[in-house]
This record gives sequence, structure tokens and C-alpha cells, in this order.
Amino acid sequence: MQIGELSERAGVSHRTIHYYERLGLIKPAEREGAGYRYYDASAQKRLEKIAALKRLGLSLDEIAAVLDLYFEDASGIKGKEKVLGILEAQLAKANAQLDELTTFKHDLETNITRMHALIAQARRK
Amino acid sequence: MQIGELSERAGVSHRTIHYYERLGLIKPAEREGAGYRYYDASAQKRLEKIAALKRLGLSLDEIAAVLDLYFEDASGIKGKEKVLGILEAQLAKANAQLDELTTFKHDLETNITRMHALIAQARRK
DNA sequence: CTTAAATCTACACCCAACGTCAGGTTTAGA
DNA sequence: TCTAAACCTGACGTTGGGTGTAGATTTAAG
Repeated sequence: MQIGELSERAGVSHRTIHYYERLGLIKPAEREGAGYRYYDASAQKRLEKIAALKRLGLSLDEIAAVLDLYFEDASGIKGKEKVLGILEAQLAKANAQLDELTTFKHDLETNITRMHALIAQARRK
Repeated sequence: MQIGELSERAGVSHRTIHYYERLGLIKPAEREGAGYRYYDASAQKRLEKIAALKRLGLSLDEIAAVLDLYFEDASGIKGKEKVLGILEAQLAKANAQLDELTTFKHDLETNITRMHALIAQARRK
């Protein structure tokens, strides 16, 4: 699969793929001959995972720090504690975010109800 | 309260407050004499609400669209349906985000367990 | 063999959300 | 009255996350 097809399938532009490659988020399976990038199906999963983590509010740097956990074993014993620290920090963030999001959702529902009432009232007049 | 104290209390810089003012997110209670901004306590709440919405991933534009719901009645009957639409869209987003976040949290916990096991195993060797 | 479509690199540019800097004004306290 | 601290505006710089464009090369199809 070339970059055009990958781009299509994953729903990101080829420029974005180039950009992610520069940041170390993805690599083509190989670049034979004159430099065309060739990808396998795992590249698509990787891009989709990146998108999902972005939706959670992680920066590309943070994504780079944990992305490999989804695809390979953590490399080397040296970095494992560091990775663990990152994971735990993100878990704490995720929990805080869950709380805020739940509150926010409740507020939204309250306001939606209020809006419905106001609209109905305006119509009756 | 002047901008310095507000900035301190709300944990944002005074330039950020200026910036938010240009975007229509906050206004000083008054600007007498030569233009110093004076705020009351509600300004702090407003800034804190902005920060909370930012943590949920809303842009400043999106925040501007809903912020007043937290502080005053929706102004005018005309825009209520529009506001309702915005709220419902954000509720849908919030629900999707909740799902993803829950999955993410579970993944994190799995990976943390795995990391602990790997570290323990490396130590035993 | 030719040619259009896809790809390459490199540089420039874009937007959001601020921060920095410079130069001028204002206010509060000694 | 004077001076330091706080404030003002406006212009420019920065960072993150990309997008656009140009000019060259490569590949695939006829």
C-alpha cells in the first residue's frame, strides 16, 4: 500500500503522514528504489490509534510516548519505569477528565432541558 | 479588583485576560478614568469555567458559544434554537469522548499491570 | 515509448492561543 | 510632590499541528 491509499483509508492527508513520520509516530514498512513509501495494514491501525488518542486531548509528543505499547513490547528494561510513570500520570489525567466530563454532560443536559422549556414557552405566547 | 489580582486568583496571565476580552469571553465590570479594568468576583468564576471547558477540549470559539448559559439567561428568543443545537452537538461529542476515555483508561490500567509484571520479572533475574 | 498520475523533498505559510517587548500613562504610598 | 508599582496599547515572536506549493522524479497504462 502506498501513501495515497493509506491516507485515504485512515482519513488523514498524506502531508500529515509525512509530518507524523518526522515526529517518529509512524514509519513505512520499506522504501525501496527511489524512495516511495510502502505500508502494511498495521500502519492504518497506528494512524487510527493516533486519532483516537488525539480526541482524548493527548499531544503528539504524549502519543509518541505511549503509542508503541499498543503495537510492540516495551523495548528494554531501562525505559520501563519511565513508561510506567507516563502511564500513571495519564491515568490520573484520564480520571480527572472523566469527572469533569461527567459534570459537563450533566450541565449540558440541564441546559438542554431549560432551552426546550424556554422555546416551548415562547411558542405558547 | 484589578486585572493583576484577577489574574493571580484565576491562574491566568493578564495578557490572556486581554486576549479573552478581545474574543468577547469576559468584560470588566467597568473602566473608569484612564482605562484601568475593574472586575468583580464573577469574573473569576468565568475564567475558571473557561479553563474547565478548555480542559474538555473546547476551542475558545466553542466556549464563547455556550459560556453565557452558565451566567445569565439566554438572551432573546431568536437564538435559543441555535444554542440548543450547539448544546446537543456537544452532548453527543461528550458521550463519544466518555466512551473513548473509558476504553483508554482500561487500556492504561492493563498496560500499567503489564509494566509492573515486566519490571518485577526483570528484577528477579 | 510516452505521458498522466502518484510520489518525493524542501520551504513557506496558516491558525489558535498565547507570550514578549517597548514605550507611555496612572495610581498609591511615603 | 515624587517615585515605584501597576496598568495600558500595539506590534511582533512562538509553539503545536498541520497545509500549500514548486520543481523534480517515478511508476503505470496505453
